[in-house]
Amino acid sequence: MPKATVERLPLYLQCLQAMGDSETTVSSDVLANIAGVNSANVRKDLSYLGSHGVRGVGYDRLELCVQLRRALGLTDKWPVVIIGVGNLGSALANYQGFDPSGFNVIGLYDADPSKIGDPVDGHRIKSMEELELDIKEHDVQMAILTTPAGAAQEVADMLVGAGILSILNFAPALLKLPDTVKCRQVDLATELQILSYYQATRTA
Amino acid sequence: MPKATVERLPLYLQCLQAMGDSETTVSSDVLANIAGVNSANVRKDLSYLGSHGVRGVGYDRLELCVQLRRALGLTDKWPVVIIGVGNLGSALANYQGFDPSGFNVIGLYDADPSKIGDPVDGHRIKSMEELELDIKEHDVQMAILTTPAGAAQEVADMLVGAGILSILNFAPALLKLPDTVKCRQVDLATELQILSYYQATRTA
DNA sequence: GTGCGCTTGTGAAACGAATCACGATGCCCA
DNA sequence: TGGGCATCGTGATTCGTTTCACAAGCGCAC
Ligand SMILES: NC(=O)c1ccc[n+]([C@@H]2O[C@H](COP(=O)([O-])OP(=O)(O)OC[C@H]3O[C@@H](n4cnc5c(N)ncnc54)[C@H](O)[C@@H]3O)[C@@H](O)[C@H]2O)c1
Ligand SMILES: NC(=O)c1ccc[n+]([C@@H]2O[C@H](COP(=O)([O-])OP(=O)(O)OC[C@H]3O[C@@H](n4cnc5c(N)ncnc54)[C@H](O)[C@@H]3O)[C@@H](O)[C@H]2O)c1
Repeated sequence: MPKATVERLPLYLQCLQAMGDSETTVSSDVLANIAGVNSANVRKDLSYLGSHGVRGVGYDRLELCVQLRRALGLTDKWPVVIIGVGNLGSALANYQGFDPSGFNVIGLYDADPSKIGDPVDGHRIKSMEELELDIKEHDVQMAILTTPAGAAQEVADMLVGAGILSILNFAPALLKLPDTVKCRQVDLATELQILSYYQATRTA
Repeated sequence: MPKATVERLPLYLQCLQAMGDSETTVSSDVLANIAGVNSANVRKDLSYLGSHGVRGVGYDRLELCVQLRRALGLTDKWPVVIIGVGNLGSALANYQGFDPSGFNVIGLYDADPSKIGDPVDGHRIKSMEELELDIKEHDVQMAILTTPAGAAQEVADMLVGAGILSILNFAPALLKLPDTVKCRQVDLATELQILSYYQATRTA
């Protein structure tokens, strides 16, 4: 499946979930308008799911949700760990959107001894030693990294060693990882700077 | 300048800043390796800056930083506002990475009357009425949106009315905006779901 | 100075993705 | 039962981006 398609599937899922239960069926045209893409693009994307739209009618909304979830590997909840429980890490820990999206935060970890044991959203912050054990015990494959940039590589190496295969990295640091490990970077500064470019060229 | 290039410029800037002051010059090859892209791609990107690499030597690191900053419109600090000071909004407010990246948080705003006046990182949370005034007074063009998804559209409309032209939206909601307004979406669930796809197809 | 090695800048080619355009097909209603 | 309408699925096309490949240029060493 093309990379570009994969990156749109969550968008479609979000759109379908956001529209009321009133609609039992959606056309590619309607979905395209909501999602802000071209309708032929939607149809081509959905065709990769081996989906079964009905000509003249559209797609069955609920069935499509199921297919999207299956394609995205969201049939079971993925256990995830959060490393670095500072400002951002605690915000994520408190976030209520994980479960409905298909994820389950099983633990929060920090290197700062003074934080260990502190309660955050029903969890207690654990040590980095426990992290390694928990990953192996629960067969965790996904990690969210919210340590300072300086510690990110070191922590990432440890995560990879422990068996993590997917990392969502919020630290503004480029991780060197084996290519068996998939990483996505979320960078606030980058996003703002891109906006800044368009803002600046607009007035120029 | 191609969209794809614009989205890489902040990356180059980050790489150049991260490498020590020891290197006075960088070749496209070195930068490409650090940034994880093809070196021809780097050269083509930088050529849009009207840049002046020196054949046989490379690019002057500091000069290149200056050029990147200028291209991105980062010569002055942009004033930005944060709307919705909950878990995520407060984390962002406490973030120390804005200033070095070229941005200046001038105010935090929330609709919840019980929060107004609360101190967060040297600011006091202000009301939505003040938001509109502040935007006009300080000629603010960029806003960070961290309200619940349900309130996002309504708040966005208000921001647009007040003169905001760029929105960084953390709420999992697709905003309908006039095409004079640029928006970038940061969606945690989407990112995790993309990782989930690759995780799932790996084992399948 | 002359030559050699390194690195840029860029046309050309390859690739991937978005869009177009339309035949095929199922549904609904007369 | 058949005709019209809406919509899908998809080949063909266009577009944007990445990569290749190499001539041109600069600096340094001798
Ligand atoms: N706060 C934000 O809004 C924001 C926004 C964008 C990016 N970021 C990035 O996210 C990361 C976290 O930001 P923050 O504001 O939460 O910082 P923070 O300093 O509040 O939190 C970092 C946490 O990581 C822990 N830590 C440090 N070294 C560690 C290690 N080796 N192993 C495990 N834990 C370790 C610290 O004890 C601390 O609790 C930073 O890289 C920052 O640049 C933050
Ligand atoms: N917390 C996270 O880690 C996280 C991660 C990803 C996405 N998000 C998204 O970011 C947004 C904020 O998340 P959060 O966890 O901080 O939520 P939160 O409930 O803690 O904070 C939301 C804040 O917005 C304020 N608010 C509500 N309606 C408003 C309005 N009309 N105008 C102005 N302010 C208003 C609330 O008073 C509250 O302070 C949500 O959309 C959430 O889905 C959060």
